[in-house]
Parts: sequence; structure tokens; C-alpha cells
Amino acid sequence: MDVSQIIDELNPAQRQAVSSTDQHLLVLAGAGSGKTRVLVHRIAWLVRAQRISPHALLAVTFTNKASREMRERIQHLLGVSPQGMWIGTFHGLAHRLLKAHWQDAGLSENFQILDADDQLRLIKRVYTTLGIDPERWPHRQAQWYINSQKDEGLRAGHIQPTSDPFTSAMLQVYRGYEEACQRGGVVDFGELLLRAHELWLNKPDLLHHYQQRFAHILVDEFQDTNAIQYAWLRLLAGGGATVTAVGDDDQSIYGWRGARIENIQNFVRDFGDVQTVRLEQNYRSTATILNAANAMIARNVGRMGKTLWTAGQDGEPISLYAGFNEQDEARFVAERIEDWTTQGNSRHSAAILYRSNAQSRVLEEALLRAQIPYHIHGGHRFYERLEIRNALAYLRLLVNPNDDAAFERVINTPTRGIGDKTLQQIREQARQRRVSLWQAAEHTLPQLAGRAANAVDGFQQLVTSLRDETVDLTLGEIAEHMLQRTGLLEFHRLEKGERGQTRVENLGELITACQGFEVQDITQPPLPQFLDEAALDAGDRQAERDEDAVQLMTLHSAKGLEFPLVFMVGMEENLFPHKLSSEEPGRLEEERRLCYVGITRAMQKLYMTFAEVRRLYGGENYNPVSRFVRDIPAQLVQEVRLSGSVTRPTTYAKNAPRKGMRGKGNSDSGADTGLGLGQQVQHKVFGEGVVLNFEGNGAHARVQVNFHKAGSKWLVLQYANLQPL
DNA sequence: AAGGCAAATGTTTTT
DNA sequence: CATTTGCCTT
Repeated sequence: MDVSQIIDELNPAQRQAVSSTDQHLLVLAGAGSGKTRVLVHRIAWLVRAQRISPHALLAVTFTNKASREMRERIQHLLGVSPQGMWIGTFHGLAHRLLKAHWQDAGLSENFQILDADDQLRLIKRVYTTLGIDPERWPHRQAQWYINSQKDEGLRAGHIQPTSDPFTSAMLQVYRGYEEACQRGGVVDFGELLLRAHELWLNKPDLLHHYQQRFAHILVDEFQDTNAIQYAWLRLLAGGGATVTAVGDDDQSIYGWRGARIENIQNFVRDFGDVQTVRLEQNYRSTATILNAANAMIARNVGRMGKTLWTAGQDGEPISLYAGFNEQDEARFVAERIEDWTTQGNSRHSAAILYRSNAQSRVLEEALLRAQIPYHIHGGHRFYERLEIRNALAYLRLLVNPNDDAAFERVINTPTRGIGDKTLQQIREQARQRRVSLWQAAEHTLPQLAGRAANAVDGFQQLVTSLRDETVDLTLGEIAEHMLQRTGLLEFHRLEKGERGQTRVENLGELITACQGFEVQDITQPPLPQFLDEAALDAGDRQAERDEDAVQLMTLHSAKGLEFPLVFMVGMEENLFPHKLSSEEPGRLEEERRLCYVGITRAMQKLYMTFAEVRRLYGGENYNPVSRFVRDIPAQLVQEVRLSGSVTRPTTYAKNAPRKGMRGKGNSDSGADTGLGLGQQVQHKVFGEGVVLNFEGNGAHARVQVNFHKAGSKWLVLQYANLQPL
């Protein structure tokens, strides 16, 4: 391909960024300004025009999704995959380094990654060992403390002991936790970054090697980097590499989890010789929407400064609706979506954005009532489900029996008569001998009662023989065999009713995932690689499902997405800006950026809604309209009071059976079934529920039912034998 | 070891 | 209000 092709289709600012030859480059990329495009084209330009080997390029993102997208687009643009280039998340790249240099990093070869859940369990254990009272300092607080310290690049040893009882308790826990991790050969997310940084600090030769290798470092979402990530980048770039940082200070919404917006300003100061390019032309939204966003964000101080503009139309005004209460608000949204789809638009082109997850409920109920299929983003992901985590724990033990978190999780799952007392003894033994639980278990055997000793011994033999039996098997076979031999499959199958079935299905999906897994390194066994991927990429894989449904999500998770029609609901003081964030000026500014993110998601039409009365936590709240709404120039906003809308507060009896709904000709409703969306149904095991969704037709038709007791489930229509109520 | 009850506790989330 | 947690009982 021709070099000019990489450049020609860009606007002047984009072109300037892509072909910058200054030492460093800061791209301030406004929402919808072609940020990823610039990044991808710059990489292509470096390879094609500058003749830089992909081997000398490193591109780092924040999420797996972003790095996948970047890889695909580079491949698309270059026509070939960029062999030798490092593309990944901060955590992914750190992991790659630690795997390659595990000895220099002071890790065991098969170190495992601890996720948030296992981390909390481990912390609980440390509490018990140290005799710290979780009533006084909740476990979660310690978890938060440890993670924040790691985000800042601080180990327990770096922190000055104080007389402050909180700090000294937290420090004690931090220390004990560090030891437990080291002993178990596990590493949490923060530790990946911290260790990768220390690896380079401690091994200058290694650092030098990587500094020499990477001539260009490209960073996406730079405003989201935390202290340790920034330090890591500085170290790597210290050998003269060129850094391209792409970000938007106005979209920094993760300060509360360690992201440092000031890294953008510091970049110019710390790196010197930085060319700054602003991408301000927006290709997403109408001028009205952009003007609203610009006006709102202008209230923040200390910005790098940026004003979005478009060559496109003004578009429709922003509609503001004052609901009488949250029910009315939700009803309004549902009606507007009905109008939208009636006009021939798809449902998935509409999104409802809210500040906190709790708000989704009323909206769901309204959509259900209106028979509008919806999809909620967020919630449990595949690898976070209990049964999957149990299965993974067994697999982890196969790789590394000293993994205490895995050991604790499954020593009595399925139940095999190992109670708390036995476990306590093993823990005590482990503490005394400073060994892993697995090792301690062997030492504890003699002092256990016959039955308990048998059970523990049986467990260890199970794991050991499982390891022997699976050496020559493929990953899929290992998973399948493990599920059988451990009895996990049976255990979950026998779980009462509803849950069991889903869990067995999920375990089946796990086997499928194992079968389809592609190893990174063919010289290494697949299992550890699979476990690493499971830990580092919680797999939004099934979000790809392309049912035509309205998208519901928090403002945070909407970042990076765009929708023709957007609703920002709950535009009320105390809700948004959230009460807990409206006190401090800094946090309020972050809320405002969140609002900016929300507004700039909208392509054609934006609705903002609020409720005059909102039931929350039992009480009635009369929140004033959000200050953010008042920040938008009045001429851009149209206040809505549709004729035919309710003139008094409406309340709906929850789950009340509705009349006249059966057999309505909804195209998605599997017309011959007698069931429609929103239909109340009865299932002989799960009880009563409401039909949420349909999928497929004929013998393959499946129906999603939200059971009052059992929660939401997908059933095969053919077998479900649902009775309409 | 599972189920039931009382008490606490209510942002945002990736890796 | 409603969900989740943890303690207590069978």
C-alpha cells in the first residue's frame, strides 16, 4: 500500500499528529475526533513511511477491548498483522515481562494472577492470622488501601509507620498480605505493574535491553494512567524512545481508582520537546450536542483547553424532561424509544445512561412493560461466576498446588467433609511453618481425626492424580476430565433447580472456551496460558451478542461508545453529581467530566431527564435539577411536556399482571407461542416470571424469562413448557 | 453444611 | 426500599 493513503484521508490536525517527527507527541483528542484512528494511522505511518520495524513499537492501552481493536485496525490498514510489535494493556504487558523474567522478578515460574475476589479472601485470612478485628476496619477497606498504595507504587516497606491506629493496622495487613502472596506464588493486578517497574529498576541490563528495543511507545487513554504506570513509561522511554501519548483530560473519570489527570500536564514537563496536537473536529455529534458539551466542560478549571466543533448540522435541540417521579421518568424514556423504533430506527442505536447501577431497575421495569428488549452492560462477567471460579481454582492447583487462594476455594467444594475446624488447623500449621496450605496440609494430617485426615488426604490425592492423568491431554480434555473427576459438574448439577442448570451450562461453556483457546506460546503448556488469559481478560465475549436491544449502562461504562439516541437519566443534584462527590471541588470536576462524557456519546439526539420526587433508600427525595443541566445554554435546550403525558404522579403496581398483552404481534415474540414480551408465565420449577426476550425460532427458539424467585434465565421454548398466566 | 433470620448498607470499574 | 452480608440455628 501507498504511504500517501495513510495520510490522505485525514484532516489536517490528524495528519499533523500521525506524521509528527518531533521527539515526543501529545495528542489531545476530543471525544469523537478520531483518536484511535490517529493512533492506528501513526503506527502504520511509522512502519511504512519511517521504515521503523514493528519490532521496535510498543502500544499500550487500558482495556483488552481497546488493544484488540487497535490490533485489528492496524492489521486492516497494513494488510498484515504487525509481527513483533507489542500491543497490550498495561497489565498484559507487565505480565508478559514478568513471565519472561520471572527469576529476575523474584517470582516462581508458574505464578498465578489473583483477582479482586481472591484478593479479598486472602486479606480475610491475613486478618485472622494477625488477629485484626474486621469490625473495626472492614476487609474491603484493607483491600482498597493495599490497591491504592500499589497504584501509587508503594510497598508496605515504603510506608512510614505512624502512631495512627488505622495506618498501622493497614500496614500490618499489607505486610502480611505481601508475604502470603509471595508464599503462594500469586500476584494481584497492582503487583503486576509494581513488579514490572521494580524489575527494571533492579536489573538495569534488562531495562537497557527494552529501552534499546522500543524506539516508539504509544499510549492510549493517557489521562487514565496512574502513578505506577506513568513511572513505568518514563523508565522505558528513558533510553531515548519517542513517546506518543493520546488522551483527553476532559474525559478523565477514573481519578477515584488512582488515575492521575495531571500526568497529561506532567508529560509536557517531564519529557521535554513535546509537540502538542489538538484534535477538535468531531465526527460524531450534532453542533447542538457539541455546544452543550463545550459549555458544560468550560466550567472546569485547569484544563488543557479544547473546543469541539463539527462541519455537520445543528441537529435537534436537547430535550429536558421533568418526570414527576422516577417511574414517570422511566415511562417517558420508554415511550420515546418506542417513537424512535417506530420511525424505523434500531433499538441498539439507543442508550440509556445513568450515574449508578441502582437506577437501572425502574428503567428495566418500564422497558419490560413497554415490551422493549434491552441489554444491561456491566454485571458479572463470565470468569467471575462462582462455578467458573471453582473450576479455575482446580485448574490453578494443577499448575501450582501452593496457590492458597485456589486451595481454600475448593478444598471443600464439592463438600467432602472438611470443615472449618480442619481448615483452621491447616492454616495454623501453615502459619507456623511459613509454608503454603498445600504443604501444611501434609504436615497436619497426623494430628487430624481419622475422618478429616482421610478427607484431606483424599483431596490432595485427587489433585495429584488429576495432574498425572492430564499431562498428555488437550486443554479441552483437561477441563472436561477435571470437571468429572472432581465432581464439580455433578455438584453444580445437583444444586437446586434453576441455578444448577445455568451453572452446568456455564461449565460447558468453559470447556468450549478451553477447546477454542489459542496459545500465545506454542513451546509452553497451554493450561497456565489459559489461566493467565482468564485472569487478565474477564471476557466480555458474550456481550457481542447482536440482539436488537436498547443499551443500558452507567456513564462510566459508556466511555468510548457512541449512540444515535442517548438518554441521560437522573439528572438531579445528589444523584448526579453524586452526593458523595459534590463536596470537594476536584471530585465535582470529575463528575462534570463524567457528564461531558455522557453528552458526547450522543450522535443525533440527546434527552436529559430528572424526577421531581425520587424514592431512594426508602425515603422520598426532592432533588433539584442537576447543576450540570443548568450549565447548558438555554437556547440549546427544549423543555418537554408532551401532551398526553400524565398530569399527576403515576405509580405502577410492581409485577402486576397486565391485560390485553397476549399475542400482540411483536416481531420478536415468536408469534405462534402465545407468548409476548412482558407476558407473565408459570414454570413448573422456577415459578412465576415475566418474558423478557426471545431468540431464534422454531425448534431453536429460546426465551428469556425473569422469574420472580429464580432471576433471569434463558430457556428453550420447546422444553420449558411455560404456561401463560 | 445448609438454611433462616437480623443487621448493615447503600457511587463509579479495569486489570 | 431492597439487597447483601454474616451470624446463628437446625
